[in-house]
Amino acid sequence: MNQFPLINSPLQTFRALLKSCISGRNLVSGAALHALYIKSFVPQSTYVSNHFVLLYSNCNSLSLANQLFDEIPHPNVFSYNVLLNAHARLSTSGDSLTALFRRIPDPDVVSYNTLLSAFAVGGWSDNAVDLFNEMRKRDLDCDGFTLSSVISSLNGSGVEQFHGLVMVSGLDVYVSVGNVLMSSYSKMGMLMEAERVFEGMGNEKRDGVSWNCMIVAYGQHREGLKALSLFQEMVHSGFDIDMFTLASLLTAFTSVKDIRGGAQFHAQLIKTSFERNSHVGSSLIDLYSKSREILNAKKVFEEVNEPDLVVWNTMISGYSLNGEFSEEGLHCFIQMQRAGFKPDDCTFVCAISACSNLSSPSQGQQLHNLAMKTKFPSSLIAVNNALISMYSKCGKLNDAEKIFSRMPERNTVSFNSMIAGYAQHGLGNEALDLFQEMLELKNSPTSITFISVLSACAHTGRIDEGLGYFNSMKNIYGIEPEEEHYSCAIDLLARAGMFLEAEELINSMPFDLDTIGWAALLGACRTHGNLKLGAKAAEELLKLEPSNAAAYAMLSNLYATKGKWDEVASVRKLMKDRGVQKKPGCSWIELNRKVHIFVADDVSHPKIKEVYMFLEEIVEKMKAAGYVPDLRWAMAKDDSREGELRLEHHSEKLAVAFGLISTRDGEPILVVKNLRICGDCHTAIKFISRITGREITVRDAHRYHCFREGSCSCGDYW
DNA sequence: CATACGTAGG
Repeated sequence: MNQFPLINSPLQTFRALLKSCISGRNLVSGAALHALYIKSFVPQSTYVSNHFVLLYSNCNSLSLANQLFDEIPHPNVFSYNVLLNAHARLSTSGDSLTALFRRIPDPDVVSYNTLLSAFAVGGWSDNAVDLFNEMRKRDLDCDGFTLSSVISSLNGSGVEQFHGLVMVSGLDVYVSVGNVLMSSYSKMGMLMEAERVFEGMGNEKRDGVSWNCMIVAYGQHREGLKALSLFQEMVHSGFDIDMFTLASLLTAFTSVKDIRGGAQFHAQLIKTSFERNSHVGSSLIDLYSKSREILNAKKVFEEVNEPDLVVWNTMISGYSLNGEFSEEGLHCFIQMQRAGFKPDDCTFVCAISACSNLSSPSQGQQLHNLAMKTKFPSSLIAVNNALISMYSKCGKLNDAEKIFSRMPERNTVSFNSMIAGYAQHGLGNEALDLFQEMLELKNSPTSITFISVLSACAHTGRIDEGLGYFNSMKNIYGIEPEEEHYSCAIDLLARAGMFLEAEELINSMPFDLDTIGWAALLGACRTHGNLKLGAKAAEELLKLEPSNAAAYAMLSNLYATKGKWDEVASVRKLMKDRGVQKKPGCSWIELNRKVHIFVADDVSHPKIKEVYMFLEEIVEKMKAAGYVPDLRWAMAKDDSREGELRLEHHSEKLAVAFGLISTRDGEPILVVKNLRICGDCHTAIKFISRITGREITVRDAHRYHCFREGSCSCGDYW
C-alpha cells in the first residue's frame, strides 16, 4: 500500500510522489506528474525542476533531461550538477562534458567530483590530474569523493604521494579512499602496502568492497590460496557476498590456473541466485576459456540471464584465445551487434585478434574500417596494438608498420607487437633496431619482448648478442626467464651448431625443457646432421607428446639425411604401431575475400587443371635453373617419378601456383599452411620467386617465409 | 536534490 501522508499539503504530497517516481525510475507516472505540474498553479521552482531533470536522467532519457534543463528559468549549481551527471552516465564524449562543466557559473565540489569521476571511468587520467590541480588552485576543499576519483583515474601511478595527501588531510575516514588505495598499490605490484591498508582499516571501517578489493589484489599477484582464505574469513566475519566477490575469487583461480578449484567453486554456485549473474558469468567464461575448456565457457555464456557487453566481449575473447574457434568468435561479434550492443574498444581488440588467427586480412581490414568509424570512450591504443598484430600475422607487415608509425601514442604492448611482427617475418635486424629504440624511449621491456628479441637473434645468427640479452633479463630487468625463454636460448645455440653449450644449458636450467625447446633442438640437429643428440631430443619430445607426427617426421628425415634407411623404416613402424596419423597438410590463400583451400594431390578445386599445368611448366624451368627435387620429403625411398609428382602436388605448391595464376603480374601473394612448410617446397618456392619475379609469403605453423628473388627471409632457418 | 572504490580485455 502507498503510505502517503494524508494531512499534508498538496505540495508536499506532490513532492513525495515525485521522489517516489525518481527512486522507482517510473517514467510514466513521473511524466504525468510533470504535465500536472505545468498545468497547475503551483509556482514553478528551480528546486522542483531539478527533480524533474533528475527523473529523466534516472530514466535514461538524456534528451528530455536536456530539454527540461533549458526551461529552468534560473538554474542553480544543483541543476547543473544533476545535468552533468546525466551526461556523464549517458553520453561518451569527454569534450562535451568539459564544455558543459565550463558553463557552470560557480562550480562546487560536487561539480568537480562528477567530472573527475567521468574522467576516471573514461580513463582520461591527464584530464583528471589537470582538473584536480585546478581545484586546489581555487582552494576548493577536496573530499573523499574527489580523492577516490582522482586516485582511481591514475591507475596506481603516484599512489604513495596520494596516500600521504590522504593522511594529512584526514580523508582516510572515507572507506572508498582506503579501498582505492588498496587497488592502486596492488596495480603497482605493491601487495604488502595493500595488505597494510586493509589491516589498518579493521573490520569496523571495512565494507564489502574493501574485502573485494583485497581478493582482487591477491588474484593480481597470483595468490590463489590467500584469495580463497580471505573469502572464507569474509564469510566468517559476517560480510555479505556479492557478485563482485564471487567474480574476483573466480579470477584469482584463473590467475593461478587452478581450473579444478574454479570449477568446484562454480559447482557450489549452481542453484544460488548468482548462477546466471553476468559478472559471475564473465569470470567463469574467462576461467574456462583460459583452461582451454571452450565448450564449458560456451555453456556458461548461454546460461547467463541478461548478457551485457562484458559477457559478450569475454566470450569473443575466449573464442579467439582458443585459436581453432576464431570463426565462432567472429560469428559471436556479429550476433552481439544483432542483439543490439555497440562494440567498444575491447570488443574490437578481441575480434581483431580472431582475424589474426584466421589469417584473414580482408576480414581484419573490414574490422579496421569499422573500428575507425567508432568513437571509443577510452584510448585507441589497445585497438591499434591489436591491428599491428593482426596485420603482421596476416602477412601484411607494411600495414602493421603503417599503423605503428602513425600511432599518436604508444605503450610497451605496441612495441612488443611490432617487434614480434618483425621477428616472425624473419626481419631480425629491424626487430633488434626497434628493441633498441624502445629502450632509448625508456619503455621497459617485458618477458614477452624478450621472446621476440631472442628469436630475432637466433634468426640473424647473433649468438653472443642473444645470450647477452638472455642474461640481461634477470640481471638488468629483474625478469625471471620462463620456459619459452630457455627454449629460445636453446634454439639460438643449437641453430649455430653449439650443441655442447645447448646441452649444458638444458642441464643447468631450473625446469625441464618444454616441447618447443626439444623440437627446436631436434630441428637444429637435423640441419647440422647431429644424429646422437637429435635422437635424444626426439625421444624426450615424444615422451611429452607421443602423437606429435612432426617429431617422427623430423627424426626419420634426420636418419634419411645420413642414409640410415633401416632407422627410417623403424621410425615409421613406431609411428604406425602407436597409431599416430600424420595430420593432413593443407594450405589456403585468400583472393577477393574468398578462401581457397588445397590439400596434397587435390582434385576438387575448379581450377585444379590450370594449377597442375602451371606447375608442370615451371618445374621444367626450375630444373633448368638447378632445382633438384628432394625426395626425402616425399617419404619415397628411391628416385622415382612417383615421388617427384607427390612432391609437386604438395598443398603449399598448389596454393602458390593458384595464387600466381589468379593475380596480376608483380602482385605479392600470401599462402597459409596448417603445418610446417616442407623442405622441398621451401627450395622450390625460392626458385619460383626468382623465375616469376614475385614476392611470395608463406605463413606456416611456425613462422613466416617471405620469398623474394630466389631467397627466403628466414635465411633457411626453420 | 547530485558525486567515489571493486567484475572482462590489450
